[in-house]
Amino acid sequence: MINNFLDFDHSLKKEFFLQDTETVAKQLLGKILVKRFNNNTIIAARIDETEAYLSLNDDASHSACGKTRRNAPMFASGGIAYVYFIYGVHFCFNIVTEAEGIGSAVLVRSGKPLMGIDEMQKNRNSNHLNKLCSGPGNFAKAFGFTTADNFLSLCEPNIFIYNDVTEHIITVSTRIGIKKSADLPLRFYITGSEYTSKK
DNA sequence: TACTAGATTATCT
DNA sequence: GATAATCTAGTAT
Repeated sequence: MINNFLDFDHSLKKEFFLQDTETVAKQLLGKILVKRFNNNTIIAARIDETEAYLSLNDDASHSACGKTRRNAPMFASGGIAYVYFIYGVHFCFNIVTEAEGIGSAVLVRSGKPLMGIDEMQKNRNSNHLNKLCSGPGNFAKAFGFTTADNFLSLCEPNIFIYNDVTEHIITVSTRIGIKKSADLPLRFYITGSEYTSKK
């Protein structure tokens, strides 16, 4: 019953991503990210944890100091990918929100592997199911996201987000791993999820 | 189980 | 030249 998530007709459309960033961050929980590779391999995971990065009054956001080459995708129109490299080791996958010129995005922090688990295990070099997509660096690695995916539209048949309508109880907390604006309640996760990066 | 250090590089100042 | 929206392995308890 939940396995119809490959149906592109029920994916989130561009308008969804143009909404307020906090709204998008919350609504993305429980939705299913589907990526189809050239060799027809499909990877899919339920989004269990997100963080919102705003354009205003948010010093932790990459967009806080204005547009640069690195954060340019955040200033484009919503519904595309923003991937950045951090700590010399990790990629982090974000979904750009709101209208062109705003500068906001949602960081996808963790998810529940649903499909293409073999492929994820290969990408991650790990067999621990609960941790395959747990943490932004791991999530991006499991899906094979790199900076080459910047500006990639997330409303395409080979990469989209299925609009699963299952209701989830959401917990709100402060964001992780930041120093500036660390007190803002902009992290959201599915209450009780086994797949989030921290409990 | 809990904490610490080290990895390693694109980007911006 | 310093910094960073992290992860992991290793050591200590």
